[in-house]
Amino acid sequence: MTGFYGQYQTTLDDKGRFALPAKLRHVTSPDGAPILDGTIILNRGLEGCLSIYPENEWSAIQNRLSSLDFTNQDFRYFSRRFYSGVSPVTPDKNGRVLVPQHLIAEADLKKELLILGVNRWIEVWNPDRYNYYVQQYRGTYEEVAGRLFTGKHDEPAE
Amino acid sequence: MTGFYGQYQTTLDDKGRFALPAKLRHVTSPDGAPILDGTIILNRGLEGCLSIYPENEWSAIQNRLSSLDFTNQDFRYFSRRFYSGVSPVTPDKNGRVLVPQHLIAEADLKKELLILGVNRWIEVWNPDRYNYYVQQYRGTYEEVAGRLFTGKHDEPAE
DNA sequence: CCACTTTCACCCACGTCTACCCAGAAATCG
DNA sequence: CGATTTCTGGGTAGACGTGGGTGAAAGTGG
Repeated sequence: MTGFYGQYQTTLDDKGRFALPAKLRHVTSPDGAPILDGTIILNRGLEGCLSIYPENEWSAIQNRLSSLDFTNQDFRYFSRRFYSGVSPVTPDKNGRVLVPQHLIAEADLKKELLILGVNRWIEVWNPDRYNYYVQQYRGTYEEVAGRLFTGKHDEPAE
Repeated sequence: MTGFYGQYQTTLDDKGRFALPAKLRHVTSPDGAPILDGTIILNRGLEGCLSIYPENEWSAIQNRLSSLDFTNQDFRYFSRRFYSGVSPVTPDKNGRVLVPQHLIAEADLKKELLILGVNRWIEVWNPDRYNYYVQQYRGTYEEVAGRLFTGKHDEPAE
């Protein structure tokens, strides 16, 4: 069983670092090697969070993007926003990573952080922002599950 | 005959642990091996309970999810809520599992717990919440049975 | 091109928490 | 009624999270 799971709270210190929860650091790929060893990719995420990908997942996303067409203006917009947020980081001896100041600002991170394991990647949230996201989302957890699994998914909200 | 059945009450101790009832621990797959041996998957369930899957059942769910795509906003919402609730646990020597604090809070678990065997999985409820769920559900047990087996099921409540 | 300032990577140290283990109490079964 | 299993409480060693200090490197201004 592999992938990132669970929900953790931790703190951002004065230097802009936070500790990746040990449970996430110890997640291994099927062959038993720790996934988060070495360099990982920190990036601006969707809905106002930060996302963290292991390096191989990052390559997969990059491949997907590179197949798109630069004459498309949505592609250019997305690329600008996407790549400019990228920050490769290596955890220190205590498993902490340093978050660039502009990402702290964009994700509105304060001292208290909420870390989510979301299978292939990890997300970092301002807890208030996450609660608001959950609370205002169209439909409850049960309803969304229903939409997803009955195939009636992803109509625009309005 | 295999699968999880029955209803049990147990207690959550000060450390956030509870004992899986022995009757459930001893349920075996058709080949005679105990299903709950080793790692089991504790997760946020629907309608405000916690759910417990054996590992193979969990893989089946994950496979179903993996066909979906992160560009779908319902998928992102569901993934966040779903995976963040997951906690793989291994029962200790005495058959107890530790419940993460945020799941205790979300399921509103107090000292008294209600454990339900629901065939492929197990559920953990705050007894009051379960009683309320049963009592407020649209239609009685008999009516729901009728709807289900005549095919007129899952219309919205109103 | 040099000197000063700031930033960051690396390391150490300490308080807290938790995974693991042991043991006694209660319940169940023959 | 005795033996065995199940349940519950608690102690302890080691892991984990957090704060901070220091030297090297990068950035800035003269």
